[in-house]
Amino acid sequence: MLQIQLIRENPQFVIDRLKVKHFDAEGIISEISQLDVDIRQNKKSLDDNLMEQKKLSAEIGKLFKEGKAAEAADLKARIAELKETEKQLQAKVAEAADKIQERLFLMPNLPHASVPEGKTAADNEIVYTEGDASNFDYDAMPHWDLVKKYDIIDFDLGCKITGAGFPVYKGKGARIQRALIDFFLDEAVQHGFTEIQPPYMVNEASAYGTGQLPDKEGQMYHCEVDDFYLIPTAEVPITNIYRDVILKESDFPIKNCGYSACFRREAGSYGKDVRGLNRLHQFDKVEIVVIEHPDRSYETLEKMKTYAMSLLTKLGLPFRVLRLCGGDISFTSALTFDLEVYSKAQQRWLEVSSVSNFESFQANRLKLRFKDEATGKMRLAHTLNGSALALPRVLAALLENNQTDKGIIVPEVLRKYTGFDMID
RNA sequence: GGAGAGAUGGCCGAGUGGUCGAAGGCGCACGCCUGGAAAGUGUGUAAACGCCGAAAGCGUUUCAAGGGUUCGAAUCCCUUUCUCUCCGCCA
Repeated sequence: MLQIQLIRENPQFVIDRLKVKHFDAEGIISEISQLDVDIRQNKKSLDDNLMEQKKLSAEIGKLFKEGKAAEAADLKARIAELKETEKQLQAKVAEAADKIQERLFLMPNLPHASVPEGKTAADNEIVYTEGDASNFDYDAMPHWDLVKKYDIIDFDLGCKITGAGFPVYKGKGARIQRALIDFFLDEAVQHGFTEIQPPYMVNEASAYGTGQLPDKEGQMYHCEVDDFYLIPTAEVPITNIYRDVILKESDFPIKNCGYSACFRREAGSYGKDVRGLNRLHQFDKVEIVVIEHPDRSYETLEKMKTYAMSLLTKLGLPFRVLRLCGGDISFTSALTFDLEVYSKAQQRWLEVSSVSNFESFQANRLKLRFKDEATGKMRLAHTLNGSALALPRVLAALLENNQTDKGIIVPEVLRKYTGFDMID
């Protein structure tokens, strides 16, 4: 959520920046400005009204003590009048505040200056490419066939037990999955991240805190009896650790990581993109979440991106890094880098990580602040997060790219976790 | 799920209708004391919003949340949430 002060002080800047995200803010901002003026006027009147009431009350108190109860009657009558006006003012203020809130929720985060212009994924800027992204010169098998051949992931069985998008990992499939989780977590811990095991369900307040609610309600599984939501990413519980928290400057940076299963309804998605492991309702991911001082958040974003890249390098997978354009970047993000691995059998790039700086957008909703030592004032912290990494597509690329006549070669770095070097 | 107790500032803890934003303590910050430290001592110690160019200052709100009684509520009533204890169930 954007800060109202920013809109109040520099509306044109907000309008201009949001054009990059193809969001026309002009109308909404003029509404907010008008409501903002209203609310302040009414607030002032309300405050004055309340002050008057308090004064009169104090006088009544005095009179009662002096035993002059009769004289208090006049004052009571005046208070009754004030209360009438108060009611009206309260209603006006509350209504304006609600409307402002509604509108602020509709406004996306401002994109960083480096976000390229563009409308679709095709306009994303490729900032880095690594590894051999050429295709096999023979008929390579896509992973959905490979997993059947080696009997390591069973999609049909998942359908039987639950439904589409809930695969069952078996034998070496389950083991390599666990190996990837361990590898990602160990690497993160070595890089100074604190490992967190978060709850997989969150309450409504947490879902609001990180912005899943109110706008993305349909994307989460909702447990209605208890009003809990299954997390779509570990970002939600891990970031919400810091909801309503006031930090000291010396606390920065706060670096957490965590593995979780992730649950996404992905309502309305269909077609070839979702085949096999490409898109699931339940999948595994290791997430990194950083809370940082506003002055250093972009340095930190760079480090997080580099860190995520190092994982793909170690796994020996060809990949590229994209700087997302204004049209493709998420609602909440100011700057996002996507990491995509190349899947040689599918002959396409698959997104395995998204590393973003949300600046103060999430922190504003979370009320995550710190005391600025120089000024003594409260400021919003910056939040960042990234996948490091999401497993299914990494596994898909790994299976496809490492296939040989004799089996699938397990990357060197995973062997100490799997205990085998070949899936055959 | 049943029965009971409770929720106060960074923490502990007092406060059952009238200058209570809230005693006292701890912690923290700054000063004095000291060669330095400890001890001692003094002062200060929340946030949101608004008025003001800024600061100072002032005003309003906030004692789990929401509603009610009252001229006036941390204090009384109702609802909700959460925590604790005992019982039941249970990996």
